[in-house]
Amino acid sequence: MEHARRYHHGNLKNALVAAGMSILETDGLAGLSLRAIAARVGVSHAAPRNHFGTLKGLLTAIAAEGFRRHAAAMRAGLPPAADRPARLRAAMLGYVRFAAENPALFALMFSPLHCSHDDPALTSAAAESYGVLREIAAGLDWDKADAPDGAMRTEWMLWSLAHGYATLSQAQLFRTKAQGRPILDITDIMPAFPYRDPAGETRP
Amino acid sequence: MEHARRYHHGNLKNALVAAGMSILETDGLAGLSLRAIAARVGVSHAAPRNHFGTLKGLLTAIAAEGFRRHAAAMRAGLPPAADRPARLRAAMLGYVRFAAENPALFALMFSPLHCSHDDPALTSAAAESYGVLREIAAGLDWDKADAPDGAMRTEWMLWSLAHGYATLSQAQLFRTKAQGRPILDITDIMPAFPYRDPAGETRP
DNA sequence: GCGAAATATTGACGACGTAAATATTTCGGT
DNA sequence: ACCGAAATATTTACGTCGTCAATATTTCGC
Repeated sequence: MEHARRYHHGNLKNALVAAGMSILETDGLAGLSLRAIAARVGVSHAAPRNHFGTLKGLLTAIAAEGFRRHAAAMRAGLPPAADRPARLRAAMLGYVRFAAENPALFALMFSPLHCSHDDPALTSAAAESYGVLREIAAGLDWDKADAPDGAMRTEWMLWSLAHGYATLSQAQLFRTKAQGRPILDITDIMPAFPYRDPAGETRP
Repeated sequence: MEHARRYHHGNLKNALVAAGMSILETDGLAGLSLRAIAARVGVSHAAPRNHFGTLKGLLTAIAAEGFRRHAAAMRAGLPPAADRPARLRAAMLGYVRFAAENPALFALMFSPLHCSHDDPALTSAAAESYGVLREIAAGLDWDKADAPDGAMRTEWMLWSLAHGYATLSQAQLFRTKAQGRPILDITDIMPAFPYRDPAGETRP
């Protein structure tokens, strides 16, 4: 099962996604061309067509893998379920850290120009990522928790806050860093959320 | 001063930006090629080079104009200065509405792939836009207002919330609309902010 | 008016995504 | 064990793209 110099690669689909990830890290989104990805795998520039159709199809697959890693990064390092405020902070930090450490991949994931946001594989991977915040936010008590669609409001508030911060802190449009580090942390702009336990009581 | 069929256009710089805006509305970001923009103005594909250098330079100029319109859209329709909570809601709604009504332009403005985020003209236009929220958020009282960098925390919180919501509600990654309209409004995920007047007292 | 500077055109180049035609390998059925 | 169909990969070609150098035209200071 030598993987060198065979006419049929054997695992080209996964290899192309992996090569794309590698190029994203070194050359950024701009370097992610069909021909460059194929070349890195050592295959002709038309080979990806059989597995992904067009470039957009390949980029969509890369983005889907990105969402899986995003969800995994948020789950990694979560404190025990007992300390729910700490879990929320950790998840939000995980969201932002992933974006900071994988800027090109993060940009790809949310770029409808590069990947198809109606692809089932992509949306389900994204839902996995969204689900992490959703679980952790359950029972969060704040201004709008008792309003209609309270849970959805809470999820959207956190999701928007994390995503907006992650995006804007990458843009160099505003003075966002000092001494190479962000001036503010995501936890610096998170309101203090009390949690409501299943019985309905509120505790600080 | 006929503008037809002259070798020298006379106002090419502005005309190219305007043509780019027009193409953005009809064909989206993908249609924004140097040749397409030049063709719409009726000029050769190499003409923009004298005014903008590269395509990225032209896109940067378009993005800068986008930020100016963004700031203007936020200021338009602001209620009188007396009602500060209403002003905040209106500004946030303006932010989101602009993104919803100009999705391609909004994407361009925040895409470091397409425009140069370190261009002085672009950053100053962006600062104008950021300044609107900054002014309106002044004196806002919330969890972190008394912490170090309290004002900056407040601005970043609002900015992140608006930007995250605007971006995510455009992505079709999640079920974000019903009957063609967003399920939630930006005001549905804004915490209730009391304001603190200059004297330091807090009022609801 | 005249020459320099600004502005616009033409043509060429390499890189790109896509497609059609072709070549090679794999695999199920016998 | 073999044979044809299906899967997989290559080659070649085409049109579009951004950039650049060479050239043409216009504007403007003097």
